[in-house]
Amino acid sequence: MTGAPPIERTAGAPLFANNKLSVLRKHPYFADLEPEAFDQLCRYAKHITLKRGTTIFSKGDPGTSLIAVISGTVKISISSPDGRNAILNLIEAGEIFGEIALLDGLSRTADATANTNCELFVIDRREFIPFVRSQPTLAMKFIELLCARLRWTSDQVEQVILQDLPGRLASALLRLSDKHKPQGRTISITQQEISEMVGMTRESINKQLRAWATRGWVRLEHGAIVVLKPESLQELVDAGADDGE
Amino acid sequence: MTGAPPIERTAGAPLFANNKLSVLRKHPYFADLEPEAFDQLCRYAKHITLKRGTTIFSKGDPGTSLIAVISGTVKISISSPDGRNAILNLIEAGEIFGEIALLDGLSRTADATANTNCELFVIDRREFIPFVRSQPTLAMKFIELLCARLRWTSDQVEQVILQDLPGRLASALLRLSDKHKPQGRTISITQQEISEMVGMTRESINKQLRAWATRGWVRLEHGAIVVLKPESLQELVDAGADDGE
DNA sequence: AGGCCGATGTGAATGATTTCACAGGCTTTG
DNA sequence: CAAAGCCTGTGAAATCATTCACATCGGCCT
Repeated sequence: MTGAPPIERTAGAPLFANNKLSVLRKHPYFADLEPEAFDQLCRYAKHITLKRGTTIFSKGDPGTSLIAVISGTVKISISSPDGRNAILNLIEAGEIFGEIALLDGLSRTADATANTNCELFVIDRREFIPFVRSQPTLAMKFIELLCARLRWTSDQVEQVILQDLPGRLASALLRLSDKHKPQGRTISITQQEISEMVGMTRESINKQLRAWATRGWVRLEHGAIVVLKPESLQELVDAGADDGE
Repeated sequence: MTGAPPIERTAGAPLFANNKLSVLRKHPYFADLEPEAFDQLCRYAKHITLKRGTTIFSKGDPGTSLIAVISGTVKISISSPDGRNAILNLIEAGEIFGEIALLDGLSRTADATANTNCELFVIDRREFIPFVRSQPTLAMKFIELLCARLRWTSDQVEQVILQDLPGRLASALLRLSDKHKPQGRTISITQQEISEMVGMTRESINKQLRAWATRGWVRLEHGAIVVLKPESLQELVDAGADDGE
């Protein structure tokens, strides 16, 4: 953890009773874990809150913790020496991140910053690993989590290498609207952020979005994008390079 | 498995005695596994040999097996509808692949084809998962493997999004020469293959390599590349966009 | 040896994205 | 409410990589 001032802290005793934890409990990764195991897990946790923009950790830091998001969203990104930077993932309430460094004990592979004000639970590595070893169910859960991450990341590689701008943008929108399904088809994200997820400039993204907006495929709002015709976007992705004209 | 004719097969009895397996035994993933666990693992395996070019599985296939390479190399790749294709990884003797679909039971995320004539061990999912559950050491091994894959893949995303052609090529060369360290600094790979790993055209790759060759940073051979000045390439990667002129 | 085929090497033209330079528009905050 | 700051929208010029069209080279097979 770098430059992450713990503002609030709940140590020790009645963690498992904390209703904040219900957000986690509901999440697929923890849902079918035995209650005792879950409680045990919470004993290793400390609770912190962060203001938007705070750095949680940086690429290369020794990674000794797993972090669960209780509220807010966390941005996982990387940046190059010449100022460009790329968003790898946005972690939302109920999800966890930082598991790679926790599990293999090596350094962090990316930067994490609070993208909004956040409440987090931080679980330390020290006693965690032996615990995972002793809980086959938990270990299998982590295996599933890692597999899911790998699928997400491979997908990203695939999109970035194989697709052109329209294709990449389309599949990014589809993936995001998929993730936010419960909120309808509105994706709360700035064009700047999307551009960094897709690896193209904001200007290019804007022009493409605008073109789709005139065609009625999407609606642009301030700080949000509404996907109106996912089918059309999907076609674009499937068809390969082709603007859909 | 699609279109993978099992030419040879060793079922049942004396697998653990098979000296073919020593290739696997030596590999980090299996090295410190208890001998009994390793033998057990081998009982689930069948042995096959394939000719160069054979498809092992395709993206989207139901994935029910983990595959270990005894000899030869396997290409993990994806392709887009319009004919472009990208190489995600080259799996060599002693390594394993296909673990994602094995572990989460979902479909394959990429295509696998025999890049040379190959001998493989195929381990089926059916009885494998309960086995992993019962072997915490093995589970932890898989967690480590998945973490390593995730680091590799994230790295790829990072390179592709943040670096320009020279930077991407340089880091690909460094990663490859790292992997092949024992063989010296010679990387056996065609320029076509590298271009597909990096996501740029063969021509562009060729021109860049040639430029570096005149500077003495690399030497080009037929079907191989020798890295002469890894430091210079590394600088290029660290410095961000800049041809190193 | 002759012939093929896959791997390399190159230049010129084309095309897609980025850069750069602004102009409004919303929102937040003192 | 006014200013500041992030978000959005847009055009023209510049840049980088692709495409296309060949020529060469090296091995391998017969």
